[in-house]
This record gives sequence, structure tokens and C-alpha cells, in this order.
Amino acid sequence: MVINPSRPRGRPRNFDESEALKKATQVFWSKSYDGVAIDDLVAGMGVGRQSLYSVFGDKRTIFLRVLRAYAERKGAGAAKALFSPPAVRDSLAGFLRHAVEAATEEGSVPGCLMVCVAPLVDDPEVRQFLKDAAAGGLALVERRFYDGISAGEIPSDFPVTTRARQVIDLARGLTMHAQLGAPRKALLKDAEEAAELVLLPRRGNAPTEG
Amino acid sequence: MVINPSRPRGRPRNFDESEALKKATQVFWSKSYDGVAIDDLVAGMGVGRQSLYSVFGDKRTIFLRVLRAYAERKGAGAAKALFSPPAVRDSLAGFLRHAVEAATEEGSVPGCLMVCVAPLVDDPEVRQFLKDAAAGGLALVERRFYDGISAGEIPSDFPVTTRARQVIDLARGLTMHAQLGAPRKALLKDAEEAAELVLLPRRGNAPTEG
DNA sequence: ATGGTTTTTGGACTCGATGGTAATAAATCC
DNA sequence: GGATTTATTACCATCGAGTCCAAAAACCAT
Repeated sequence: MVINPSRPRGRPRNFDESEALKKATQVFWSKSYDGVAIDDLVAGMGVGRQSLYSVFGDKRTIFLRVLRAYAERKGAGAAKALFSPPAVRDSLAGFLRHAVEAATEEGSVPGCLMVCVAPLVDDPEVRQFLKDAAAGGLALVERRFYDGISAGEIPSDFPVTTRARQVIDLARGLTMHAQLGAPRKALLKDAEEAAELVLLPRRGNAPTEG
Repeated sequence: MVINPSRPRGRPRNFDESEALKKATQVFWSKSYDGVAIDDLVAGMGVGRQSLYSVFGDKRTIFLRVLRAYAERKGAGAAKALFSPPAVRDSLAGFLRHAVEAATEEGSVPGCLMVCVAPLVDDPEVRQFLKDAAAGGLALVERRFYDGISAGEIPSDFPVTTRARQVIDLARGLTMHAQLGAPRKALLKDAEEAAELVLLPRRGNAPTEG
């Protein structure tokens, strides 16, 4: 049952580790941490009970690993959406659309592991991770705004921090709306509108090009 | 152990029904539905196991009742915040502040039963209720916008529906931020800023008074 | 008062589900 | 064939949901 030349001795595993973790993500996503029993992971990951414990550890450990991997993927996607387009508006729209798309994936329960399920996990390590991740997302958006200022696309007195926080808040709101079953199409439109909203000039300022 | 003159026969209850429900709210709030065992309710509500089943029913039934009561209180508070102030800006700020305050109550776990815990309950009735509640909240904000238009405070081409949705999204975002441990003071400031944001004139429109 | 009736109480009990471990078999390398 | 790692199955101990039953606390009638 093998091809690989440099194999690590002993009976080969019957599953792919990262593949199993992806499946675990789905399990937690759809059943929400507290709702997940070990047997759900056994069934969902395609890994025997014993192997699961020896390779991945207990439920909490698995969840932390899943969460970290998911956050990394999502963060990378967000950064790409944010820093690829030349125009700030497109960056924000892409960022928000990305959130919406992740939350309305076909064939998967709507919602988001980080926004909808992880916050309810009563664990200090999870909480700290979420705080850090949120701060990271915020910093990303802020940086994009500053880039826009440098590029002369946004006035230099643009309230970067405030608006960045509002972008994050709107993203969370959209994600929760998705979780409640809002259709992707409508949410994508909301994402566009949200991007426009947070770029509006403050009162009393001459509007920028747009 | 009695004062009431017209008593309903039989041994009197040892607890106050609505008081017990309030305590149940705290239990679900802090332990998040799936994390709640019957014994948690028994301990938290101050009601014996047997009485709990015979008076309130099982966990799901209790949660639904708790949720309905909570939604009613919260909806009333939101409506009051929204329709008491004469200026739209103050209405929105009050609405959002109200959400923040509810989510950062002293001595209680931060967050919100409707925003943070109920969406994860895997139950069609709960989901439907949440959808309806969200629609209700949205309608409230829309109505306030229309009132503002009637009063001449807002231009008649104000994108009511879009902005109302954004108010809701921002409220959700603020609530989730609270759940993650953001301090009330900062969130209250965010609420104010969010209220200003959603009232900004669209691009290409002459700014209204403000 | 006193006993009957009604409702609540508190504890005991059952039984299935679940987390975690141990023991044995299987697959691979050396 | 021996060593090493994984897979499979069985097992145990605990926890939790829901029910049953006897005792308690009130009311009512006599």
C-alpha cells in the first residue's frame, strides 16, 4: 500500500493529516465546538479513535490547531483581496466580498469558524488567539488605508483607525447575516455598499474623487 | 410561608417563575446553549429538577422561552432608544449605545444572547425566530429613517434600506467586539462614530445640515 | 382540629451517550 | 524474523437526560 521511498518506519497512516484537519474544520463549523463529540470527529475526519488521540490529541487541541490553520488561510486570502487591487474601494469591496464568500460556501453550513463559533469557546487560549486575529485584521485594513493616503487617493485626514474598525464590524455583521441564511447574492451587494460607506468623506470635507 | 390570600391550592412554589427565567438567561448566556446541562439550569435557576421539567419543560423549551422574553425586552429598549430622541443622529447613537450597553453589562459575561449564542443553536424554530427578530430590528431602523425624511432632517433620496442594514451590521459587529472583551467605553465611542457614519450623505449629494 | 386533596419538592433510579484507555492485530521497514 | 508504528476493537468509568416515588406544604371540608 505504498510508494514513497523514504518512509518513516512502522505501519503507514491511513489518512492525510492536513486533509483530516480540513474535515475537522467542517465538523466544528457545522456542529459548533460544544456540539461536537469525539465520535463526530472520528466519523468526520476518517481517523480511528485511537489514532485520533495519539496523533491529534483531544478535542480542545484539535480545535486550536484547526482554528490556527483556518485563520492563516483566511488571513492570507484577506490580505490578497486587500492589497491586490490598485483602488482602495476595490480593496475594501474585495475584502468584504471575501468574507461573504467564505461565509456562504456552497455545500457547507453558512457562517465562519472565527466569527461564529470560536468566540463561544470558553478557553483563554482561544480567546487570546481571537483577539490577536482581530487586531491583525484591523491592522491590515488600516495599512491599506494608509497606502491609499500615500497614493493620494484618500485625504490625509481620513479617520483611518475609526473606519478600519467599522470595516471589521461590518464584515462581522455580514458574516452573521450569512449565518442566519441570507443569500450570497444579496450579501455581495451589501459588501459593495459597505465598501462605499466607509470611504465616504467626513462631514465638512470636500469630497475626494470617487 | 405564605401571604397571598387567593392561593391556587396545593403546595406553594418555592421560586418565582419569571425570576427563574431571568436566571436561566444568565445560564445560557454564560455557557452557551450546548454547554448548558440540565443540572446547570437546576443550580442556576434555583428550581428543583422535577419542578423544572414539570413547570418549564426541557432545555430546548426553556431556551425558546428565555429567548422570546429576552428579545421582547431588548426590542422594547431598542425602540425606545430609537424613537425617543428628536434627532436621527441621537436615535441611531442611542440604538447602538443600547446594544453596546447590553453587551457589556457589569457582572455578566460580555456578549448578547441573540447575537452571540442563539445563532449557534441548531433548531429551526430558533433560526426562524432570529430571522424574524432581525427583520424586526431592521424595520425599526428603517422606520426611524423614514421619520427623519418626513421631518425634513434627511434628504428624501437617502438610501434607507441599505443604511438600515448597515446599522444592524454595525450593531452586530460592536456586540461581537464586546464579546471578545473590548471595553465598554471604547465601544460606546464606536457606537457614536457608527451613527455618524451611516448618516453621511452619498457621494455627489449636497451635505445636509449636521 | 383533623383528615383528604392537590401541588410541589427532593432524592433516587435507569439507561444511554461519551471521553479516554488498554490490548491485540496489521502493515511496513530493517 | 524482529522492531516500530498505526489500526481496530473492546472496555470502563463517568456524566447527563429524563422519570418515578415518597414526603412536604399548602388548602378545604367537616
